[in-house]
Amino acid sequence: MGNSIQTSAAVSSRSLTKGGSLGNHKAISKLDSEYERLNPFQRESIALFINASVALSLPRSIGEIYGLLFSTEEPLSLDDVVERLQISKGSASEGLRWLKSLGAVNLVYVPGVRREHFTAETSLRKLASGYLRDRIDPHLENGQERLRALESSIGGNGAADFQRGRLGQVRGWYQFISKVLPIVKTLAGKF
Amino acid sequence: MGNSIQTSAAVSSRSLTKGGSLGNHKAISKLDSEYERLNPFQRESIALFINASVALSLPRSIGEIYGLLFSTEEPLSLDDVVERLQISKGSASEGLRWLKSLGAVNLVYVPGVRREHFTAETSLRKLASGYLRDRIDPHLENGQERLRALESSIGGNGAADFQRGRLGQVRGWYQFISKVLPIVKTLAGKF
DNA sequence: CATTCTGTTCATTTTTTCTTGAACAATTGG
DNA sequence: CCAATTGTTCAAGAAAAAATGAACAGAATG
Repeated sequence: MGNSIQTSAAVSSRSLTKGGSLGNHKAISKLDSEYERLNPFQRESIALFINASVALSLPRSIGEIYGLLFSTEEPLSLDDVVERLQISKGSASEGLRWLKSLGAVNLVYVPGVRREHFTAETSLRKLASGYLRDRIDPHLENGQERLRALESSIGGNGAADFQRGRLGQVRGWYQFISKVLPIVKTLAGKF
Repeated sequence: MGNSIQTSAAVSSRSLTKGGSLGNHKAISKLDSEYERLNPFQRESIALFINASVALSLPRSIGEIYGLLFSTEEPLSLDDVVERLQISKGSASEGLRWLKSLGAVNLVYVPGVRREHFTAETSLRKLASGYLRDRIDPHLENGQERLRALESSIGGNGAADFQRGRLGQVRGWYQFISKVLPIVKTLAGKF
């Protein structure tokens, strides 16, 4: 293994054996050149969004890509991402696709340039609603089906009363969620 | 990144290497005996909580254990859990520990019995606040540190204005979270 | 104490998830 | 059309996460 996330200096884990001090620019080895490719703000941003990715149990590459775009003013192309983060084209493509589908990334036309370019979407409302739509709602729908299955599994035995009580509780939880999510979305619109 | 959810019948798919001693069954095939061990309500509950576990990116064994306790009226011991779910003692122990620390499980004294017994805690307030405390708050604290690091990484170059703007956005997001979480906790208390 | 009964720990194995990179498909421009 | 450029897909490999089970430690019992 040897990948670590914890220190704020560790940005791109891959083969950063040690000596990750910020601003050390004597830069001869390839490792150091990877380091030079990004400015301190970008490195910190990437670290921050990797942290967020972990918190949300997303692949770290998602956090890396979003963090890079977030901290970079100019629109970046897929190959820019590949170069600067030193990740594979496949990862970058998948990651960008995921971010696109969520709505966390904006396509930018750069006139006269064929290649697609991206910037980070920073509207909390869009980010939150995209996340909820893609990552939460499917599970909720699935849960509703299971809720029905649960209901019809209640037996005629002596435990039926207990089971009906439990069913009621689960129903309450779903109500709670369907009450809370809209509130979250609304509030997200105000930030 | 493909999400797939198991069918509601698939509760515990592990193959059974050793037969549990449990001599009170008519002992058909091992799979059938596993099936017999749980009533339909329990099986559906477990499926439902496995689904929830996946949604929250928790180990499925957590969902299995909680689902079993949730759907069973009597307090169960660790060995009961091991037997009924056909999981290892290690998993059951770790899973119960996790659920205990979250507050999702209650210790029940059964007088005259040495072994610990557990029931499911079903108060949404307790479940939600335990989850937030154990799984979310640590990341938030970590994020605050990173936020400070981000601030001090802003350079004196031409991008500083852009970077300050971004920093402000991230600050806003944290504000959002610190506003929303208490609301969620409060609402959870009403269900 | 020695013994039994419990629950925990952790090295190992198994399973799942993520990344890679090369082949492929699609699009543009010449 | 053809060649060059760009983006996607997916099998294979690498890494991370989870489950297993035997060894261990602690507590109650006799």
